[in-house]
Amino acid sequence: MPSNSDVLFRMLADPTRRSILDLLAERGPMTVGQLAAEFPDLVASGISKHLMSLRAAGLVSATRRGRQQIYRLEPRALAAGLAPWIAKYEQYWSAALERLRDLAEEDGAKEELTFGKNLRRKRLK
Amino acid sequence: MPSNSDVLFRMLADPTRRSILDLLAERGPMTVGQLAAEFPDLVASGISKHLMSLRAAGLVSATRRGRQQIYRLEPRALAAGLAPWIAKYEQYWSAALERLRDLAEEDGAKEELTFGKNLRRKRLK
DNA sequence: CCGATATATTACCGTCTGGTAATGCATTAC
DNA sequence: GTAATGCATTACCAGACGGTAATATATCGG
Repeated sequence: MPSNSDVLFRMLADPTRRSILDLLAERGPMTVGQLAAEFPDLVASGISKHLMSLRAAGLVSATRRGRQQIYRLEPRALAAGLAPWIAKYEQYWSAALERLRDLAEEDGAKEELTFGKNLRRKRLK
Repeated sequence: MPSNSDVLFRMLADPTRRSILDLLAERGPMTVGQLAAEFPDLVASGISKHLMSLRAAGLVSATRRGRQQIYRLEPRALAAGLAPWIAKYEQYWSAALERLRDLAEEDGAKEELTFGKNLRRKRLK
């Protein structure tokens, strides 16, 4: 019986699927065709399969419009699945997040760091 | 050419490897035998192989003492590898982390939440 | 030195996985 | 209606992966 975390991490294991999630996060909902266009090396049907498994994992959801299928990120699933794990390693993230904060402050941003609210990421490419 | 993130996420994809990291994080450095004892269903040599790949990925390091090999978590690698990715989804983590904060406050802990510093995890199993 | 212990290494195997190609099925355009 | 489009589904394949078993190597206890 694969646990909740298991499917989540297995989804994130594939770079193509991570890229798909990235695209949906950056650009908002996209059709299969739009997404497939971002992966010239892959066949469209492959992207469709990835989207199906992501949908099965609850990380994305889809709504039809005509013959297009519009996929969107399901952020709550991502956060809900990873947050406990992230919290477990809380003490170790702090160092890395401090460095992010420092980078932000070098840019003149003076906000107090509360992760998820004021954290700015700049010059991190 | 597998990117840095690729190896990291592939390491995290396997539940046994995640458990190993968890154990090292909770209990500190452990020998192969101690770790293997935590996985009754697996053969010790399998654990050794996992540790070798984790070591190759830089997530753990090892020092010999006699015939024992003591493995310890290499938290900087974990944090350095994941922090950029986590930051990318920053806005989505916030909601989940707020809920963690709420749980902590229900327990009477009044600390201000600054991720990585005061965040307490309780009753999260 | 000898046997036992601790880990690493190698060989090998079934299974899972990511990928393509081909086909099917709606839906839109003409 | 017919053709074309957009996506899903199926079948199939090569390679990677997790695991075991067997063997090797080094270290410790006596």
